[in-house]
Amino acid sequence: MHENIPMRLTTQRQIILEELVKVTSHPTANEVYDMVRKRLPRVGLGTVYRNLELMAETGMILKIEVGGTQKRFDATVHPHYHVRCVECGKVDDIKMPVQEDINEMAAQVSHYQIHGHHIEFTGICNNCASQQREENVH
Amino acid sequence: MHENIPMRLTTQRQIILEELVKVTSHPTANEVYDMVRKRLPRVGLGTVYRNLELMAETGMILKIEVGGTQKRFDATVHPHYHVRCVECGKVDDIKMPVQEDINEMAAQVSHYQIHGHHIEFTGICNNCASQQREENVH
DNA sequence: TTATGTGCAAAACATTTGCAGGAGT
DNA sequence: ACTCCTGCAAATGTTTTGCACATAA
Repeated sequence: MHENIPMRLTTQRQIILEELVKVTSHPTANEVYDMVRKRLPRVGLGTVYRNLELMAETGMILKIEVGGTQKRFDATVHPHYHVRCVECGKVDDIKMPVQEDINEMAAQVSHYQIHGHHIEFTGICNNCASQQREENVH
Repeated sequence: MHENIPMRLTTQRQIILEELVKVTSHPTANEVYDMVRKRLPRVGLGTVYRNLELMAETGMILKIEVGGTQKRFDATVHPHYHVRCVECGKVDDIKMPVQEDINEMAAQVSHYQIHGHHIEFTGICNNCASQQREENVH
């Protein structure tokens, strides 16, 4: 599908990947930019966007396109699912077995070549749940 | 949770809903705007955004937050899944049974109050698949 | 050396918002 | 009448892009 264009190992790319591996959150491009900037103050936001996109294409990292306004990135590349807090937007991993069989089901009922799937759960995280409890105690 | 603020039945809202019911595609806000504008040329884009958001909150329509850059809207409100073509961005329904049980599984392995889930399949649609076949015949 | 990558800034998109005037109940 | 809603335009937020210079291979 894609030609194998060699990807140069630049300082920027190394640091972007290193910073992404460090965290278990699922940072947005802008959050990655902030992390990288602490070590490489003159890095450009465009560079971060370009490289996150590139690394996602080659499969080095995962691009998570879920609800909310921004895309998020994840150094954990093996297939897994996510929960998003509808209050604060935080995204966490859901450690449950990947439903291997549903791709076939989808292929049978659609006219698509199915590549894969992603499940996004929505709910309220611990933090936001306890804040709401406080608010209810007027 | 939400107060029951009565929602006025304005011409704009009627037409937005009518246009959305007409189509089986999953139009973006801008596409809805174009549809509505043919009948109501002076409608504002902000009005369309505001009302789609509002109608999604009250459950009249469904807001689909999937991959791609824009949110999409759907007059079919009962729970169902979607496929998105990674080439052209088209979104279609997947008519397969909703996995009722996985919310509980997710609740058990996370610290979230799980509200629901959505499955997005990715793949290549009919159109894009045949175009690719043509391109390979140099 | 030379194609690829970077920083910077501007452009392109997508969405939200403030406000004065308009319309539904 | 009295809110709530709308059109308009400006503001905001996110992502992409053009270009001259820098750098990895």
